[in-house]
Amino acid sequence: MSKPLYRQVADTLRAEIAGGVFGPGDDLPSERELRERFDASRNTVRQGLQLLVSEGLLNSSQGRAYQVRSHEVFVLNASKFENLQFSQREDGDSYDNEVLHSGRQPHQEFRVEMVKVTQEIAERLKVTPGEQGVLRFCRRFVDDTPWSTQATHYPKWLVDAHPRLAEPDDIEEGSTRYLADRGLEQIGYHDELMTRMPTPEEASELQIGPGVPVLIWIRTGFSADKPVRCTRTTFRGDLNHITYDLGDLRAHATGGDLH
Amino acid sequence: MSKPLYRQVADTLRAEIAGGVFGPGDDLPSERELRERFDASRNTVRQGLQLLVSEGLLNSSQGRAYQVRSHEVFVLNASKFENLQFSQREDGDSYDNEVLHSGRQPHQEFRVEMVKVTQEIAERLKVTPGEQGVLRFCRRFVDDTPWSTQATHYPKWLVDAHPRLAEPDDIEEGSTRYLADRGLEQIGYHDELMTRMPTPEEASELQIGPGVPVLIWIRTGFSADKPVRCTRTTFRGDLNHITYDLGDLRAHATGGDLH
DNA sequence: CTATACAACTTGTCCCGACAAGCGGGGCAA
DNA sequence: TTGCCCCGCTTGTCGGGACAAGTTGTATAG
Repeated sequence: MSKPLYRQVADTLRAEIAGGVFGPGDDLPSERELRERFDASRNTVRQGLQLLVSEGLLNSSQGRAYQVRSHEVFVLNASKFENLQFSQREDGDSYDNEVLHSGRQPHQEFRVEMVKVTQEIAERLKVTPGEQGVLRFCRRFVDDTPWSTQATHYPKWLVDAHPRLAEPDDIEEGSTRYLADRGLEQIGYHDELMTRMPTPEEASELQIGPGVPVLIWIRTGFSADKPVRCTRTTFRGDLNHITYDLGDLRAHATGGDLH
Repeated sequence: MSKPLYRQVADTLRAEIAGGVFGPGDDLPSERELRERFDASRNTVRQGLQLLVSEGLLNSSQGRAYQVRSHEVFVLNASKFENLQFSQREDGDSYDNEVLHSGRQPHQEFRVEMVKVTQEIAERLKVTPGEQGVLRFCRRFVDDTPWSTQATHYPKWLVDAHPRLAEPDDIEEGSTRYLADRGLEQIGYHDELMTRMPTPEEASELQIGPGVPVLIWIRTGFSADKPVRCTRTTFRGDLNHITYDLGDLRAHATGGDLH
């Protein structure tokens, strides 16, 4: 009734990581050394290490020792929705600003396409699946490591009325303000949050290995009478938290990011 | 420059699952059959299957064939915070009601303890770490499968004033209302959302295997001048989504769960 | 001093074998 | 009919070996 050997290896190393024997960024002993220490075959040691990798505790890559992962988390406050297009250059506490404040270097890839909207998007925008729509896509980096991807879809009727949405340039004042200035204010949002392991495509886009889930945030923006956009953001789950402030919190300084 | 064999196995099977060759709940061919099909050793086939397990696509257990996982998702609307203690028997669209509406059978384990509050909780309740506090713990099931665990912490000063919080009984009217009736209305919430792979403890509490992340929801409730409780809910990420409605959505029927 | 090449490490991939442990069906016995 | 055991299937665990491929430091050649 004793635990499997590979599990003992994993449990021991996990405890040592938690106990600080190996800190974030440290190298673990090599497979050969662990093999001698636990008197196990290489396969068994690897099985134990693989378990820790899939728990998100370790990184591994060919030629280099196993490394203890270090988490550095950015917090996105989703209820400050005035400056939702958080990549823009406006002031206020946007996402970029938080990044810059920590001394890191953010940048982004940007792309605009005409696409047929998927089922997922169509039912949120209340249009028929397969209809044309505009996709404004953005992949964000911090110090050259991918952080999140964001895909905003606009329905065809909206793009026809406001064609600048389909142009491949970044919109200076932010697309939310662009629309608001033209009489299409978003008065409410419906947010959905979910998590799962990344698909292989997501894993390569965000450069995440096994053991790191993605956090998906789908925001549908509504005007007075209908949905006007749907933004789907895919975060690396190990690098991002999301917060909401509800009700009356004026009296409290909720600031001070944890961790 | 060809892909590793185990990866070809995984990619092929993943595509077949996505294409509907194997539907949710279906058994995959056995390792022996896959070994013949791909002309690979058992270890290689297992490595490919293991990858799909860690992506959350497959279940495996000793003695039974690999099974395609089926997702059935419950949605929790976190901005309807009047009936936050969503396990209570009140009417309105509580969590239980959604479960019951789908014809499933929910139940829960309940427990009350005096504990020393952890660092994590203490900084949210603005008390000193290690101070005594009351923990009201709840683990929820649907049809006997664990769904989530919830730990609500109350600071000592609050429990001293309202001792029923420390009693091991379920509070009939819900603890939120109990406090509100006694003049301690919660006027705002600060929510934090994050995801990661489960610790071994969480994995066993929620009966989740590799490839399923947890979704963690930490809600700090505020009275007019200070935090009064901190609730940390750990969801199985494959079974739960969280939604928020922000702004003015009266005109829109956001109902109709997706999926 | 610099650049290249090599050597000695690391992990990745793949094969083989063996036995343990769990599940389910068929057949036998009560 | 009902209950039990056994057999044949499944996956889980553990060992061995071999070579490929990536990384890093050192020694050498220019």
